[in-house]
Amino acid sequence: MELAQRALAVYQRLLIHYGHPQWRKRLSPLDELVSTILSQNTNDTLRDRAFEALRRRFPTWEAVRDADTAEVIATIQTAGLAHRKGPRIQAILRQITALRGELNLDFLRELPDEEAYRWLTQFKGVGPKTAAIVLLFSLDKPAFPVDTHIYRVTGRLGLRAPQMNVEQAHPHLTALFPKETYYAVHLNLIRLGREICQARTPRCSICPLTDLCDYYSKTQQAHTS
DNA sequence: GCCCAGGTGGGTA
DNA sequence: TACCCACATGGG
Repeated sequence: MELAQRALAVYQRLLIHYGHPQWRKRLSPLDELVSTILSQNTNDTLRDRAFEALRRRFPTWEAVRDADTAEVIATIQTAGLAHRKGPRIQAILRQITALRGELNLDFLRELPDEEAYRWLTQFKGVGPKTAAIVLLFSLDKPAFPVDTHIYRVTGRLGLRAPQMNVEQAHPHLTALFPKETYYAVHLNLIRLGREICQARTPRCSICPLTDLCDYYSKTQQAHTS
């Protein structure tokens, strides 16, 4: 099967199995950026806990920017990696202020997609995944965030070459899926990765996509024996 | 107590 | 430039 056809088949089969994902609660681009940085290398529960703690402790992003760094770190501690995330968030808030004169990222909506992506990834702590999340979920821009679930699952489904690394997978998958499918594919692939296609405990017996899965076909003997 | 989740950037070959 | 690893927490 041609790659683009395969991608479309995955999209459609996920829709049949999971349906159209609910739209996530919309955040402002700046809220989404901070929230996504907090989410790096942790789960949604811990991210939300840290984000709410930050909002409770500081009335505005200006207050976070100007706060004592130790206090910011202590506030977001539950998210993990707080000694990195805290200073990086503050540095980003300071840089945005310096570049824009205010703490507001709504202007990114008016930039060409590529330019908005480059603008976000100029900051230390904002990689391809974080930038793509802000673009897709807050700015309605066509970006395809590749997290470890998506990286793993797309490998197994033969949607990318096995040796392709995450940096390469990002533009590859972005080009592979039609823009209008990004939102649903992203959320449904993550759901598949979380619920079924785990790295160490693949539950292939209940996976709805085993007929498209390279991993399954390679290990079928092990699965059926 | 141990295993696991899960992005980014800096260091090293 | 391509890999390897530090970074830290909390839930099961």
